[in-house]
Amino acid sequence: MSTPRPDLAPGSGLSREEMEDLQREIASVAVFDDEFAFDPDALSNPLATTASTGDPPVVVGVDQSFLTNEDGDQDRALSAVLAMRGGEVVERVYAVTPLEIPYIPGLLSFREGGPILAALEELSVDPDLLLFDGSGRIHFRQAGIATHMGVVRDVPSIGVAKSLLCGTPRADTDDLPEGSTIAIESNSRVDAPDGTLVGYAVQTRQYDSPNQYINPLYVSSGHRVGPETAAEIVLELASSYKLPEPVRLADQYADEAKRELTE
DNA sequence: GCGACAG
DNA sequence: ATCTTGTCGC
Repeated sequence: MSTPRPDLAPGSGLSREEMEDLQREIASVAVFDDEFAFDPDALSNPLATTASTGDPPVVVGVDQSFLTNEDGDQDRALSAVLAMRGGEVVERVYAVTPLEIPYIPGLLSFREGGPILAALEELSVDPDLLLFDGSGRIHFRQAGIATHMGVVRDVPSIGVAKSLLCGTPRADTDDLPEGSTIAIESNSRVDAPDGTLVGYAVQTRQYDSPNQYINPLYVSSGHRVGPETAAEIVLELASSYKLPEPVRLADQYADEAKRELTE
């Protein structure tokens, strides 16, 4: 049985090497297998129940937008979290915090993790599952933002990225049929034995006939969710649009909240 | 040195 | 991520 690890939260004054060491530690305690009590096939079912509360499980989508300074510099991150239960939005909150470091591939959680944890603190409902815009195990040190946040809070989490950070698809991922998945395995850029299954390319939506293609999503385990289950959950939650509904709506809310503060 | 690089 | 209206195609 695992436990929250606030001691592994992204710090601000860390050197690059210290951040990478922390990621290796996070990966070592992360659980890349199913370890949760709800029914993954009924996340949008109003009648589903969770072992703990008796209500449908709470799925939370997380996304960020950025606020610019009077000089034109991005100086603050706005993290929006949106909670759904039984297919309905039950709560949405956001937090704004100063940006500490620039965007560096592989170190995303040290830029956006602080504001995300702050926003999650504002939530009154208890999340059963966290969905992130970004990678989980598909990461150089197997500790993308979904893994980092999932481990710190000890909540099951999934990474949903729109492009591939590292790893190699086991087959062509062009023009996949809707509902299909292609395994992503580790390559030399991933700190894992070559060929390790780290995630799936997931085609949630696709056009029927024309010469127009939709790219797949790259789904990976964050914490306490296995790769196959993660792919299944994303397919189930993305019945109307490419992105799973909690993430799509959090994305929308992050922009909406930004306008309120800007205009 | 060269290439790769979530948001 | 972000700057952003109209517009091509089903």
